[in-house]
Amino acid sequence: MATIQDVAREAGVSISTVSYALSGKRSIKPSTRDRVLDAAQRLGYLPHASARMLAANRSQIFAVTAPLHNDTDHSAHMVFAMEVTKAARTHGYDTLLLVDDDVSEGMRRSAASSLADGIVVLDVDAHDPRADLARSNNYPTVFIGIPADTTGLVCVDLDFEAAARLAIDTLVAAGRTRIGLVSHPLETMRRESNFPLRFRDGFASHAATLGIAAPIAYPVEHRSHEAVAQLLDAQPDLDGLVLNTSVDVASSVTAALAEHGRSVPQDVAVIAAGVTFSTERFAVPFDTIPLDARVSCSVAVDILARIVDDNVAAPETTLIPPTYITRGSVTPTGAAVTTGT
Amino acid sequence: MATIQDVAREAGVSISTVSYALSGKRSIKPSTRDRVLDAAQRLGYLPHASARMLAANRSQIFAVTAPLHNDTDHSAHMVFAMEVTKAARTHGYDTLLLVDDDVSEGMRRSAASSLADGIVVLDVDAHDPRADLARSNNYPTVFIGIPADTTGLVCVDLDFEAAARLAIDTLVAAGRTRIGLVSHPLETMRRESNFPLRFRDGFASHAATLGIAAPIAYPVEHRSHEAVAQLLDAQPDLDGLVLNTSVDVASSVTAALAEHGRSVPQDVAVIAAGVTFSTERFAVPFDTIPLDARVSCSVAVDILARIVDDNVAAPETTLIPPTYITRGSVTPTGAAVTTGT
DNA sequence: CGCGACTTTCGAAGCGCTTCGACGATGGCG
DNA sequence: CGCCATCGTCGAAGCGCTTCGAAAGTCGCG
Repeated sequence: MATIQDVAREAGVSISTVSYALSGKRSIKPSTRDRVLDAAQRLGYLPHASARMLAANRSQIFAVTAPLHNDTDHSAHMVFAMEVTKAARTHGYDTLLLVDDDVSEGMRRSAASSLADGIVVLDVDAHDPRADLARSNNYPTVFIGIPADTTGLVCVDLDFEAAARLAIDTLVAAGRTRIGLVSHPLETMRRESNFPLRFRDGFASHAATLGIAAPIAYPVEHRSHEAVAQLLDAQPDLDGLVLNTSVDVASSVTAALAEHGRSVPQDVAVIAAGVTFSTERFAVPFDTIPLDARVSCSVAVDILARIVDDNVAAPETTLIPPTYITRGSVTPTGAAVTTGT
Repeated sequence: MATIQDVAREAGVSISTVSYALSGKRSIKPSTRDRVLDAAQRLGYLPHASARMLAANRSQIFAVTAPLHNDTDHSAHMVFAMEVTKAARTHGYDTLLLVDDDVSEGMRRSAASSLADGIVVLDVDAHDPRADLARSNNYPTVFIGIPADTTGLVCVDLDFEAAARLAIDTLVAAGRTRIGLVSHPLETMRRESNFPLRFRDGFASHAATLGIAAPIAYPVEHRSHEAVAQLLDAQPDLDGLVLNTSVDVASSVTAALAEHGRSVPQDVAVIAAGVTFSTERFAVPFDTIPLDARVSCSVAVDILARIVDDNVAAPETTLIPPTYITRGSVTPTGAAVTTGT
C-alpha cells in the first residue's frame, strides 16, 4: 500500500504538504494541491487507518452494542445495527458491532482502548447496566431506548406513550371503545425491557383518562390464541385491538379472532403500534404506528456525530413523534364492508 | 486513559518490559510480570487500539460486507453478520459492518486503509463484483456463499445440492414421489443470487436422476397461494413439497394447501430446506434442513483467522453437509394420523 | 577465578500520520 | 527602497505501541 511518503515523493513536496492538501486544513497553492491529488489518485493512496487514528486521536468508528437475550428477536435488533451503520457512513464513520454476552464488557473495552469515538446502545433495559457505565465514563454515548434513570444520558426513541395514545384515539374516533391490548410476553416485561412497559403504561393510563376499560393480554410463547381468548373473556364485545407485540403473535391474530367468529376490521378494528415489522404481507394488513429503525437510528447517529465532531452538549432525551400508516384495518363501527374479497 | 508509560512507571520497569509482560512474547521474570499485571489492573490499563494497530500492523478487526438488495431480507443477513461477530470475538477480533450501496466500495476502502485484517463476504451473487476484487487484491477474504467462478477464492456454504438431494430422498423414502419445489421469486433468481440457483438445480437434477417429474414454482411478492396452485396444476396428485423460499411464503403454505383440500402431512409431506428461519412456531411445523448461520459463520471465521493469524493457505471451497430436523411434517404415504389436534 | 551461555531488562527505532512553529518568498505600503 | 504582513511550504515532534539489539546480571564449569 502506498504511504503518504510515496505521494509526497511522487508530487515532489513534503509529507506535511500532502497532509494539508488532502485534509484542506491549511491553504495550499491550487497548482500544488492538484499535483498532490493527482499523485494520490495515481498511487491509489488511502491513509493508513491506524496511523491516522493514532495521530488524530480519532478512529472515525462508532460502536454499536446489542445484548443477546434469549427472548428477543435478534434479527430485529440487527436491523437497527444496520441502520446505525448506514447513518454513520453519511457522517464518515464506520461501525463496529459489539455483541458480547456481558453487555458492558464490549462497551468498556471500546471506550478504554479508544477503539471507537462513540457508541450507540441498543435494546435498552429499564435498569440497564450500560446506563451507569455511560454516566461514569463520559464516553460519547447515545441510547436508542430509554432507561428508568436518564440523568446525564442522551437517549432517543419513539414516543411510545404518544403512540399508545394515538392508537387509542384513532380507535375511539372510529367509534371503537371496547379496546384491548396484546402486549409482549411476561418474560420480556419482567426483564423490564423498556419500551413494552412504556407502551403498556401509556396505553393503560390513556384508557383510564378516557374512562375506557382496556384489558391487556401477555402472550405465551409467541402464540396469539390464548391472548385473544383472554381479551374476549374480559371484554366480550371487543371492537378494537391494539397490538404491541411480536410478529409471530401479530401475524396470527386475525386467525385467532376468526376462531371466535370475529372478522377484521368489521367486528374488530386492529392497529399494530410500536412494531418494527411490516404487516403488508399479512392476510389482512393492519394499520400501523411503526417503530421505524431508520428514523430512530439516523436521529441517534446525528446526535452522536455532533457530540463527537462538534463537541457540543447533547439534548438529554429525544422522543420521536409517532406516525400513522393506514392499511384498512380500522373502519368506523358498523361501516359497510367496502373491501372486496 | 492510562498508557503503557503509566503502567511502566507504576510497576517501576521500562515500557518494553510492560509490553512483553502483557504480550508474553518474551519471557519476563514471574515476579516482575506479576508487578506489571498488578499495575495494569490497578490503572485499568488497556492498550490504545490505534497505537497497537499501527505498531503491530494488525487491527484485530474483521470486516463484514453485505449488499443491500431490495428484494432480500435484511434481517436474515444481519443474523449472519451477528454470527460472524460472535465467532470473530472468540478469535480476538472485532467486527466492522460495511453496508455500502456500492458493494465493492467498502471492501476496497477497508483493504486499502488496512482498517480490517480480513473480510467476510455475505450474500454472494453468482457474478459478484467482490469476487474479482478479492482475486485482484489478495486481501484475506472468505465468502459465505459460492460465486460462479471460485478460482483463487475461499468460500464456505451449506451444500445446497446435497440439501436438495436429502430433501428428495427423504420424501421418496416416505413413499412420496410426486414432489414439487417452491423456490424463490424470479426476481431473486434473475439476479443469480447463488444459493437459490444451486438448490433449484440440485433439486431438478436429482429428481431427473431418479426419474421423478418435479415441478418448480417461483412465488410472486412472497405469496404462496399462486405458487401452490401452480404446482397442483402441474402435479395434481402432489404428495411431497420442498420449500426453499422465504419465511412469508413458507408460513402460508399450509393454508394455501388447505384451500385445495390438502392437509399436511397426510396429503402432502413438507420439508423446508436451506432456510434460515425456524418453522417451530408455524401452525404445522415443518421438517427442516436448516441453513444454520452460526455454523457457516463460525467455519468461515475460523478459516479467516487461520489465514490471518497463522498465514496458512486456505482451502478453496468448504461445503457444509446438510442436517435434518424432524418436526412431523413428513409421514409415510397413507400412514395413520398419529398427531393429535 | 575467569569465561561463555543464558536470563532478564532496557533503550531506541520506527509504524504512518497530523499539526505546530518557523522560514523563505512575495507583495503592498509608507 | 525597505519594512512588515501574508502566503505557501517544510521540518520535526509526537501520538502509544511493538520489537530488535544489546547491556547488565547470574550461573556453571573448566
